[in-house]
Amino acid sequence: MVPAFGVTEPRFSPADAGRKSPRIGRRASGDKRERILRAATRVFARKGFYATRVSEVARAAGVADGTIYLYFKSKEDLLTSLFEDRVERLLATVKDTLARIDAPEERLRTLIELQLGVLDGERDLAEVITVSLRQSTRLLRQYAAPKFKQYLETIAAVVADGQARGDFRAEVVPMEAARALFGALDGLALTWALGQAHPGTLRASATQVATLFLRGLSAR
Amino acid sequence: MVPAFGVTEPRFSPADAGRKSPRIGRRASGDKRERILRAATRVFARKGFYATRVSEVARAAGVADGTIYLYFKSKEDLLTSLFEDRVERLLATVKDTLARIDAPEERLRTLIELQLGVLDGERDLAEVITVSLRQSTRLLRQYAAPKFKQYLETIAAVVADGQARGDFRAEVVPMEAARALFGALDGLALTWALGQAHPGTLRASATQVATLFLRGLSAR
Amino acid sequence: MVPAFGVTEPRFSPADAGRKSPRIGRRASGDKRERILRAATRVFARKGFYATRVSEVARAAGVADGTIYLYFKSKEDLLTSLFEDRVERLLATVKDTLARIDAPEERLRTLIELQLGVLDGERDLAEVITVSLRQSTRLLRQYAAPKFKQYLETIAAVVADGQARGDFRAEVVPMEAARALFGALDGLALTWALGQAHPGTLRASATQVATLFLRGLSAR
Amino acid sequence: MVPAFGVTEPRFSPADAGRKSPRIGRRASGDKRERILRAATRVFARKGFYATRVSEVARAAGVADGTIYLYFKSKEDLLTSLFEDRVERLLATVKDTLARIDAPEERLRTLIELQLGVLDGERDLAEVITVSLRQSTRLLRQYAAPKFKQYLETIAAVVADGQARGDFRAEVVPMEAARALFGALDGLALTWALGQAHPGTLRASATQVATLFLRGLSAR
DNA sequence: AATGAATGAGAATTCATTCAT
DNA sequence: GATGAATGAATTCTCATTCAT
Repeated sequence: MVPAFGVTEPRFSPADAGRKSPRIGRRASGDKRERILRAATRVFARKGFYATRVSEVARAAGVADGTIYLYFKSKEDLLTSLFEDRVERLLATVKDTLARIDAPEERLRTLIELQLGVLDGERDLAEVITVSLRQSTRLLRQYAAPKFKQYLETIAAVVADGQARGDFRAEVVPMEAARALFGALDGLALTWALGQAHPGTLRASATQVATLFLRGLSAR
Repeated sequence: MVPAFGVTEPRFSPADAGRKSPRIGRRASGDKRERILRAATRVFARKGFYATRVSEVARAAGVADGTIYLYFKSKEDLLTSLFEDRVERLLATVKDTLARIDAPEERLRTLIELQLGVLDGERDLAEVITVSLRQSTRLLRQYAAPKFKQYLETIAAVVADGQARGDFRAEVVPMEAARALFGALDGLALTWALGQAHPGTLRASATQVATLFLRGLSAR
Repeated sequence: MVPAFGVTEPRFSPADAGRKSPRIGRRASGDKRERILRAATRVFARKGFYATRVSEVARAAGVADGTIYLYFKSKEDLLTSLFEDRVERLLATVKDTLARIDAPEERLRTLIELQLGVLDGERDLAEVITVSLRQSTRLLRQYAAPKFKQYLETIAAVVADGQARGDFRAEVVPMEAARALFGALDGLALTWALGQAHPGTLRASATQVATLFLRGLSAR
Repeated sequence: MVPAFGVTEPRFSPADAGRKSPRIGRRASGDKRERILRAATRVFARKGFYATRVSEVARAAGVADGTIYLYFKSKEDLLTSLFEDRVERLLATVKDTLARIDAPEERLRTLIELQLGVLDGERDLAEVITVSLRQSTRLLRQYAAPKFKQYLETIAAVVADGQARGDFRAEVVPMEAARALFGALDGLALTWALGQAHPGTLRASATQVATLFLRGLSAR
């Protein structure tokens, strides 16, 4: 049961602590920030980060150009915020979920289903994560890379744990397996998003990869 | 023995068929075109496609800004040409090589070693392929996606062939496996390029992934 | 005995005639208008008219941005009002005071002491008058210039009167002397405000200039 | 014999050492920088620094908007360069000229004639110097103020020298006299530029002020 | 009256591309 | 072919002003 990802799933925003509205003191407009973020996801997914004009995001969000800047420092901050609000929350959820499962095999399977399942319901987000998020070299290197590294380490830890328990083959290098697995999931999401992206298809891939990987790792 | 990739290795361009120099009739200074392409690889790798100024490529190549336009139609054409000259040749080589091998298992192993081996020697190229190439949304969708699709189909065919021979498990969907495998290789290259990128490390990963995948696919 | 200038000194606004608050009917919170004007003086003095944001004046005055517009038509009106409330009152006071003095020499000396003495107590105002007031080209030409011209004519009249009485040298062109004197006073205020602006220093300069000028003008 | 100031007077640009064309390597275009500077003087004088659009300067100079940025870092750099190319050269000339004269009285007279004489021929420049140059608070404080201070010190030194020789009254504070004199000259230039600005009029004022000041200073 | 979120016109600046030399 | 000065379209962002609350 992969929970829906992002906005539609309040479970991902406990207390909404991460929210930042630099110059906004008061009320309501929290939804305006959200509206802009959703609009940005939509437009970035269609045209890519660089080809997207700030005014296009504004129009898509139904606000004035200047309003964007009440909630975000710059166009790039829009992308960074997308990362923080969406991706980081996903990564955190995955970590949390894994912590509640014991069997290494089950943990990997859950991870795979979670990552792909979440994106299956949100094609635009999938495209933004696999494509747009990498368009800002700065975001990629200074911001995203470290987060992903942590995530990879989480996966590697699961693999290592499986090895310690004798479930996974000892000769596998955990970090290599983690990088390969993450790449496989990312690649599936990318090709899915760039292609037809039929709902359900991506989630279905999860079972395939999971079986493939687990059989590859299995010590038995 | 993974052959070196690209320019220094004429073996990969048997016919040079893919080369296009829109407005250039004679190819007197083919080496200037090459110098520009190498400079572009270097600069794109460091700063990304969008953050790179045409004048920076010119400076790095030791030519005047205008000279770039004698060999390339536009800045984007520089990226496209990089794709054509480098990536396409790699893909073609892979296909050619696979054609000369019979055993499905061996073919997959070779493919993996080829793809990672080539990039291991050219960090800049690896970064350009895994990062910059995705920065131009147009290049990605209109140009690269179809080529990669072909490539994925080549891989899928190998898997299907293995299934037909009874070597690989029948329940695996060949195209899914191909997408996952490609993603895994791409992800390994990406994380390698963004990280320390020690020469030899990436090539070493090849064995790991190969074993992992083949065991996962194996019918025995 | 130079009286303090401006707000704190109601003596300078016998009729308050010059005050304009375009859209304000009642003047319930005249002190809010005053607070804004003082805040503007402070901020304009520090940053200059153009570099000052309306929101900065609002913050400094402790009111909301929009409140400024309840009391002033525009940002420029803030400057114009500053001119009207402060400078015009000074000019009027000077005129009034001069009218009560008979001896030309004494009148010039008083004028000098009044102009410099007033600013000595209000560094911010001195800076606004010598710097910010010139930043709005429109204010300078359409508004301030005519007023200053009147003021110069007042001074010139004193000089001419002195000549008629045989106190001042006949070959001096009154208007030239007036422009030079005014410039000298303005320059002293400017350099004082831009520099250390120690209280008392500017007032002390008054005696110097007065002596210098009067000796220069004297027919004896 | 006050030399003409600025462009038309090559005497002021010995070897043209101060010229800067950041990104320009070669040739001819030195005159383009000059053309832009003249255009800027014209437009700044009419509309003031802030009300002037970069595109207006470009149009007035007959170049494209972007061309401005080949020669100047920013709009403000245009103003700074105007200061450097025009005002600094004037100040330097004054200093040089004074150095060749012995009698304090004669030196002050020359200084006055030089400063006013130069501007008399260039109304736009006079307006830029007395108005626009003060519109950028940063230019005024960080850049111009120190230069003017030097200039004031030069004047003060002349006064002090005159006192040492017994020519000028001992009770005058040299720096105060310098500030007053400079202010007087500046004020004359300002009112002249803002008014009719008939050629010759400003220069004529020089004699008046000179006489006034010298008589005021004189020990005899 | 007061507020401050929202607006959107406007402006500086950048940089891919051109073309006279 | 090669150059690089010049171009000007295009875009982000700012900030004075408005107006619903």
